[in-house]
Amino acid sequence: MSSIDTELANTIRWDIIDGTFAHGARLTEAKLCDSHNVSRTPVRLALRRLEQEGMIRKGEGRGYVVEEVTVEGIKQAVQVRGHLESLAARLMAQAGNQPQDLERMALAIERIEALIDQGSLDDETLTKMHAENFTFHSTILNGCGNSYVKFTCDQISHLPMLASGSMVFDRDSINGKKDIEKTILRLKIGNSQHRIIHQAIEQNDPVRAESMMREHSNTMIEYIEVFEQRKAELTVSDLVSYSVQGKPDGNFAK
Amino acid sequence: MSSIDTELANTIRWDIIDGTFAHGARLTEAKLCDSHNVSRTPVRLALRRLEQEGMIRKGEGRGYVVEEVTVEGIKQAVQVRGHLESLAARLMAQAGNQPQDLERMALAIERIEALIDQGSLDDETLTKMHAENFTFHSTILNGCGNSYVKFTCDQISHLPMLASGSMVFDRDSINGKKDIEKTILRLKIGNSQHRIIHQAIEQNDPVRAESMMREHSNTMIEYIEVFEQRKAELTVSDLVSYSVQGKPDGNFAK
DNA sequence: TTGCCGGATTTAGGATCCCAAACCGTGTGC
DNA sequence: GCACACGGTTTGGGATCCTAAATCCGGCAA
Repeated sequence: MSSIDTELANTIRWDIIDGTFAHGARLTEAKLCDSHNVSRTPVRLALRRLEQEGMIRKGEGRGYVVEEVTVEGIKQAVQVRGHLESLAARLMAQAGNQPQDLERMALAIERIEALIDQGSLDDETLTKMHAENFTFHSTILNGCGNSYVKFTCDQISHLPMLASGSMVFDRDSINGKKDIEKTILRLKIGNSQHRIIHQAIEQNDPVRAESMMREHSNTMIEYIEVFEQRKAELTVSDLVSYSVQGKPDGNFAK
Repeated sequence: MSSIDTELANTIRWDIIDGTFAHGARLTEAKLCDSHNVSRTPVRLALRRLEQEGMIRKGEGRGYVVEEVTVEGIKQAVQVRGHLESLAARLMAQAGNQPQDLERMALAIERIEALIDQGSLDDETLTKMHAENFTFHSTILNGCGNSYVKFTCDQISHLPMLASGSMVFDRDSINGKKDIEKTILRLKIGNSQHRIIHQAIEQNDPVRAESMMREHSNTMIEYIEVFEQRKAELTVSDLVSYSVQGKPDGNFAK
C-alpha cells in the first residue's frame, strides 16, 4: 500500500481514463477531500502529479480541468513510445553486445513462441505472454545505454496501453473462438519481428534494428485502427478492455 | 512571480545542476524549510516535482538523495530530444502543409541568416538568434500533429540545454575574437540544415526531413564533444556557461 | 432595465500541528 | 565482549487552520 496521495492520483487518473470525470470537468480540492475522505494535503499532491502527467491542467481561473483522453491521443503516445523504442534498438545494436541481455531477449522470444504454439489464448496465457513481452522490450530500453530513453518512456507510461510491453488483443474474437487463427497469426508475426530485432542487435546492425522496431511498434497503432474501423466511436475504455495490461502500477524491472 | 513551491523547485534544481547539492546529498524537508524560510508544504510540493523530473529520488530509508547530473547524461537527453524532433519533422512532412507554419519557419531562417551576416556575435545577437531558433524548432514540435511529441520533449526540458531551441556556443572563442570564423561557419551550416528541413517539409519528403533533423540534432552532441576534447573534466556548469539559454522558466509558445 | 460596485463565499497556497515509522544510541543480558 | 532490545530522536505523511485572491451575487444607481 502506497501513500494516500499516490493511491489518490491512481484513482483519479483512472476516473479520467474511463470517463467518470468527463473532459473539461472541474476538480476542486475540497470536493475531492470530501468524496475520498482525506485531507487537502494528499489531494494537492495528487493533483500536482496529475498536472505534471498532463492528465489535468490549471483552468482559467481557479481549479483544475481534466484533459481529454482520446483514442487519437493514445495512438499519438504509442507512436512516440515506439519511436523512442526504435532509438533504443538502434543504440543497443551500435553498442557492444551485452550477452546476458541478448540471452534474456532470446529466452523471452522462445517462451512467447511456446505460448503461441499452445493454441489457446486464455487469460493466463495472455498474462504470461505479456510478461515475456515486457521482458523483451524492457531489456532493450534498459540496455540501450541511454537511460533517458527509458526515463522518457516511463514519463508517458501512465496512459493506458503505454506501459512497457503492453499488448492489444481482439478479446471478442478470442472469447468467441472465431478468428482465433488470425489473432495467432498476428502474434506470430509480432514475435518474428522480435526475432529479427534480436538478430539485428546481435549482429550490430543498427539500421535494421531501428527499422524493424519501428515496424513492430506500428503494429499496435494499426491494430487500434482495425478496432476503429470495426466500431465507430471507439472509446478509450473499449481500448483498455482490449489490452492485457491492467491498471499499471508503475513497477518496472530494473 | 510564481508560487513558492515552483520557485523553490527551480532554486533546488539549479543548486543540483551547478553542483551546490552534490550527487548523493540527502535532502530533508526540515533542512530546506530552515534554509529557505518556508513551511513544509511548499517544500514537499517542490520535492515531489523534482522527483518526477528525475532530479532527485527517494533514498533507501528516509529522505531524498540528489541524482547526478553529468555531461554524459545531458548528451543522452539531447539525443532523446533530437530523436523526438526528427519524428516531428517526419510527421510534419507527411501531413498536409500548414502554410503559416512554413512561413514562420522561413522567416526564422532568414532572420538567423541576417544575424549571422552581421558578423558580430555579441550577447544581444545571440539572444535574438536563440529566439529565432526557438521559433523554428517549436513550430515543428507544435505543428507536427502529434501533441505528445512536444509534451514529451517538455518533460525533459528542465535540464540545461534541453529547452526548445537551446544553442551552444564557444564563448571563449567569441570573446577572444579568435576562431570566430569557425563559429560563424558552424552557424551557417546549422541554418542551411534548417533550410533543408524546411524544404523537405514543404515538398512533403518525410525521409529527408527526418534524416536532416537527425543530423541537425547531432550537431549539438558533437559540439559538446568538442568541448570535452578540449577540456577534460568538463562540468555541467561549464556547459551551462556555453549555452545561450539562461535558466529556463518553462515558458513555451503555444 | 441594465451596468457597475461592494461584500460574501469559494478556493487554493502556505503554516503549523500531530502522529507513526524509521533511525540512532545506549544499556543490559547472555 | 557481543548482540539484542528498548527508548529517544529524527523525519516524512496527513490533518487542520489561516490567509489572500478570485468568483459570485445582490443591491444600488443611472
